[in-house]
Parts: sequence; structure tokens; C-alpha cells
Amino acid sequence: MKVTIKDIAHKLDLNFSSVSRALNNKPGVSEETRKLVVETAKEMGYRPNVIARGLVSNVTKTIGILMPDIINPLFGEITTAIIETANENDYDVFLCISNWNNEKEIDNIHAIQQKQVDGIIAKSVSDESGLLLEQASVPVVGYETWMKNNKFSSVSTDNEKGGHIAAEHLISCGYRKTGILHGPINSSAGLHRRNGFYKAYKEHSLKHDKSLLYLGDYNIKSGYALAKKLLKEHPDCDSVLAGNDVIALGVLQYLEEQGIKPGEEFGVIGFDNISFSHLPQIQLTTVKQPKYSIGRIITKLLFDEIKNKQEGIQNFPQRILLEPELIVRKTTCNQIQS
Amino acid sequence: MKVTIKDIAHKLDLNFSSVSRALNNKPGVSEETRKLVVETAKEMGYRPNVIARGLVSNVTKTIGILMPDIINPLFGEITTAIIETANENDYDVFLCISNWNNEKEIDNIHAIQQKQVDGIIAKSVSDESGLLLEQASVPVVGYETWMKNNKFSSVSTDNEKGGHIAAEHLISCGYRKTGILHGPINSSAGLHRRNGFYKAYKEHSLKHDKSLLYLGDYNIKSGYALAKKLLKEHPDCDSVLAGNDVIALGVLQYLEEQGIKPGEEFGVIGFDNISFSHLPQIQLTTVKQPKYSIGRIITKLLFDEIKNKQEGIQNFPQRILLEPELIVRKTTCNQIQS
DNA sequence: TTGAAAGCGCTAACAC
DNA sequence: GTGTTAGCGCTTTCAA
Repeated sequence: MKVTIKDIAHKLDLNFSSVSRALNNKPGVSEETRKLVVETAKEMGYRPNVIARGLVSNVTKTIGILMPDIINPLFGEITTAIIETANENDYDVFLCISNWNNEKEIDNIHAIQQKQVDGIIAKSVSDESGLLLEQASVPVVGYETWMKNNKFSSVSTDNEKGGHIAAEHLISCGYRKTGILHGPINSSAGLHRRNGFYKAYKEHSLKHDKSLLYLGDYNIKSGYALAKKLLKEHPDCDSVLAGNDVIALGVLQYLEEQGIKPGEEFGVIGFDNISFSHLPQIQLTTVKQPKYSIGRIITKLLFDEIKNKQEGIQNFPQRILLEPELIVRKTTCNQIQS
Repeated sequence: MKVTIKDIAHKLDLNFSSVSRALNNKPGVSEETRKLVVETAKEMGYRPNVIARGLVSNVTKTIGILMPDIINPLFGEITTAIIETANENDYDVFLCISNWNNEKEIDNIHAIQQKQVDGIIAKSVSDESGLLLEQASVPVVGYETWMKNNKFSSVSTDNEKGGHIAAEHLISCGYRKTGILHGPINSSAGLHRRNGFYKAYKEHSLKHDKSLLYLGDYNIKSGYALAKKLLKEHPDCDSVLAGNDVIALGVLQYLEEQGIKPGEEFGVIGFDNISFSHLPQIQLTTVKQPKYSIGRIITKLLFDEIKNKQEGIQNFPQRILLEPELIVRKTTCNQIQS
């Protein structure tokens, strides 16, 4: 049924180890036999069993990706870039999705390791899974997972700077009472973005009321609910710093329902710059993350570390910070713009 | 470093085959030793090497998913449902993305098979890869891949019915000159949707001008470009049947730019019902695909076929058709609605 | 109930 | 240059 090196060795009246050598371009076979082997291998439709190869070489040419979801286009695009880069390096990927569930994430970490992946890329949710990841026997690179003194490398957008940029923009537009509608409490990205925001406020000697901070989830529904709550409890609030674009979309939805025109009476700024944010009907002001670069850089870093490990070179955890970029569209100080 | 069954056999002064039996709940070990083995296995942090297990059992507990992209929320959601269902069955997934590139898709088919997957789920682009998939030695279930007499099962929304529903709606709204802005020529989904559309026209004894059909790609940019071309060449055109929601989003973008109000002066209907279509700023009329169900049904069907194969039962290719559903929002005959 | 041994498909060290 | 052999971690058949 499936052709193995033994089959082609048998056919050629050779020993199967010679076939292996020929196929892998290892020294120890005459050019003649090599050609013969390669040809008949093709003829017979031979495909190496990478599983068997992995068992002896301890290299599976496989990495694991742990994502909270891929519906959010941010993660969708990053994941796409990771897969693309992995493929270029002759790697395949296991994709695991936790749906923002801690236990599921932990299951995924175990599952992926049983599959003997050569490395792991993780956008992890909880501290517990961070700990688990630190104990992994293969290199790990995280996305937005830099807290305390991490034992593995991490890549992320400079969230503090991003929050700072957003605050500067909001302040320059004249907004003075900004509601912060963020994701879950344990989101390190959110924490850093808030820190940047508060820093800007401090620099301008402005005060920010703690009660203007609301935490929820990174989805449209949550954005909608949070906006509703915010405007009920703070009717004089004049703007929103959303945890990400998806939350901002929910905010926009609530404003539309209430007949509040974003950008004129009320400012909304998101984070990520997902592709839907630039639609003419949306025109969301946001802080852009270089999604494609993030995916590529994470993956390259992981492969560096995998290579180092194979060559016995020690890996030191790195932290790579990428530049955020303010994208001003129509949901903030539109009166000045147009 | 990594604990193997030999390690725990050594520690317990047992033969490693007994350990294997104990761990796999196979008969031939006393309850006493089984308990002992299981306990110490846990203590020592033993994790079975599924690669090695796969080599002997020929079961890798892994399936391959072939998708054209995951940025389009349609595929993102279907993929999520597939992964979820696979995980419930104790399976992991290799995700391959072709970016709508035929050669890449073929590479992916080869790569995935080398990894010895137990089955394949494919939304394939070209006929060539369809042929390749037919030769696979493992069960294959396709999404929207039913043409000629397929050798593998396929699940899809009833696209012909979907196209028919869309046409009926457009006709009932009073639109009489509908531009069809579809995806690539080789898209079987598009073909079926058009057939349904034409069928409805015929039933109403209406004629449809062939020059109103434009083919492009399944993305926003293409929708924008196609809309531009359509309105230039057919200024009297009163509506658009878009190949999918993403194309429709591009159409909406062009209309907005031209100051044409969708739903009032001009009708637009999409296909898929991606989550962004319901945003208050978009309110796209569309034909819904049951994305989540699709993912689950595909995966269950695949596991059925995998099980059958393992038990020596022959699989017969099935074709499962799911019901489309018209979702009327604001981009069609709004004057009547509101 | 337990142990011994073969073998999954492959790589690599060692002979010849 | 080629053949022989061991072994990766595991399951499974056959003896004991």
C-alpha cells in the first residue's frame, strides 16, 4: 500500500540504509545509485514517513500554536502569518484554540507537547499556563506575555506606548472624561495600555477618575454592554478608550442605537486596526498593531531558538517590542478633521 | 529527561510491556499493579509519546484541515467549529492555509499526508487538488467540493437554493437589473448560487443579461473594483448579488463613496452572514450559512468515516446539504421595510 | 498475571 | 560504496 524505503530497496536489490542515505543526500552512496534511488522513489510514489523519522531524530518539523480565538481578525491575521512563515521553513503547525478558557488552554499545552512539537507559539491567557509553558522542554515564544521575569521570549506591540499615543490623541481632541472599556483583568496587554494612558494623563497634569474603568471581554457584545453601563453611570462622559477594535465596534453599535454620532459628540478609539475598522461605514480611529510583522517575527524568533537548542547553544529570553501607530479616522474629533 | 514507559518499568521492577498494558487499560495485569503503575506514572510526570504510539498503531489522532484563508470570518468560524469538535474526540489538527493559491494547496495536501494524518477536511480550490484528495489513503471530507462524481464526501450549504432565495427576494423588492459580482470562475459555490438565481428568473419569466455577470475574488477590494466596473458599464443597474459578504462589503464601500444609499436607491445582498454584517452601520441583507453546524457536521462525518475504515467497513461518499436562510436587513428594499 | 521479543519506518554508527 | 545492526518509544503476539 504505502511505499517504504524497504520496498524501494527490495526492488533495487539494495540495502534499505543505502536508500535512506541516497534520499537524504548523505555521503556514502555513489552518485549512480543515488540517482537510481531517487528516480525509482519518485516512480513508486514514495513519501517519507515523517513520523518514523521524527521518532529517531527527535525532530518533528512541527510547531504548536496556542490562540484564544481566531475569529478576532487580529489573531486570524497573526496566525496566518505564523503558518506562512512556518511553511517557508518546512514546518507544519498544530493550531489549538482555547476560546479564552483557562482550563482548555492548559489541556492544549499538554496535548501539544504529547505530539512532540519542536516549539510552541502562545498567546496565553492565564498565569498558570504561563508557568506550564516555562516548564516545556522545547522553545516557547509568547505573544503579549511578558510579566514578571519570563523564562521564555515574548513579542508584542509596545502596548504602553500605544496607550500613551491614544491618550495624547484623545486629550488633543479636547476629550476630558474618557471611559476605559477594557478586556479581562488578567490581560497584560490591557494593563500596559492603561499604564500608558495614565502616564499621558499625568504628564498633562490631568486626573482620571478610577470609576471610569470597566472590564469585560474582548468581543462586540461586551463592548456594547460596557458602553451601556458607562453611559448610564457617567452620562457626562465624552469619549471611550476601547480595549481593542472589537470592543470599539460594540461601543459604536450602542452609540448608533442611542443616536449618538461618534466623532462629533463622542470620541471612540480602538486598538489593533483590524481590517473591518477602515470600512467607510465604520471609520474607527485606532492604534495599529503590525499584525503581519508580529506573526513573522515571532515565528523567526522561535526557529532561531529551535536551531540554537539543536546546536547546544543556550537561549536567553528576549523581549521584542514593536511600534504601534495611531490611525486617525472619523470616530474622534471629526469636527476638526473634516 | 523525558519519562518513558521503560523508566517507570525500571523503577517498579516490571517489564515495560506490563506498564504499557496497565496504562492502556488492556487486560493482562492485576488490578494491583495497574494502580501502582498509574500512580507512579503520574508521580514521574509521564506523558505518552503519541508519535511512537502512532508509528505502531497507525493512528495519529491527528487530522489535517485545508483552508484557503482564515481571515474571512466564514472560514474562521468553520475552522473553529472543526477544531472544537476534533478536540472533543481527542484529536488535534494541522491547519494549512493556501491563500487561494493552487500550488500551495497541492503542497499542503502532500505535507499533511506525510504527517500521517488519520483524515482530511478540505475546502479545496482547484480540480487538480480534488483529484489528489481522491487518491488520499485516508478519509476526506470536503466543504463545498461537490462536482462530477466525487469520490469523497462533501458538506455544504444548499447554494443553489441560497441563490434562488436571494433572487426571489431581489425580485420581490422590485429590482429588475441585478449585477452578479462573484468570486473566481472555478468556485463551485458561486456556480451553484448563480444557477439558483437564474432558475428563479426563469420561473418568473424574467430575462437576465449575461453581461451583468462579473467574476473576481472573494475579498473586499475585489468587491469594490467589481462594483465600480459594474456601475460604469451598467449605470442603470439597480442592485447587486454579491458572491459573499466580503465582496458585498466592498460593494457597500464603493456605494458609500459615490453617495449611493444602499437599500433605498440600490439593493445589495451578500452570502454567508459573517458576524460583521449585522453591525448597525452595515446592516447587510444576506443569505446565512449555518457556519457552526457546518464545522461540526463535517468533522463528525469525517470521524464516522475514520471509524468505519478502522473497522474495515467501506465508506460511501455522501453529500450533505444544509439549509440557507434569508436574513433581510437594511441593504435591500429598505423603503418597504422601515 | 507477567516477561520476552518482534516490529512499526526510519537514521546512524559500525563493519566489510 | 555498501551492508549490518541497533535503537527511537511504543503496542502486541507469543511464551512462560
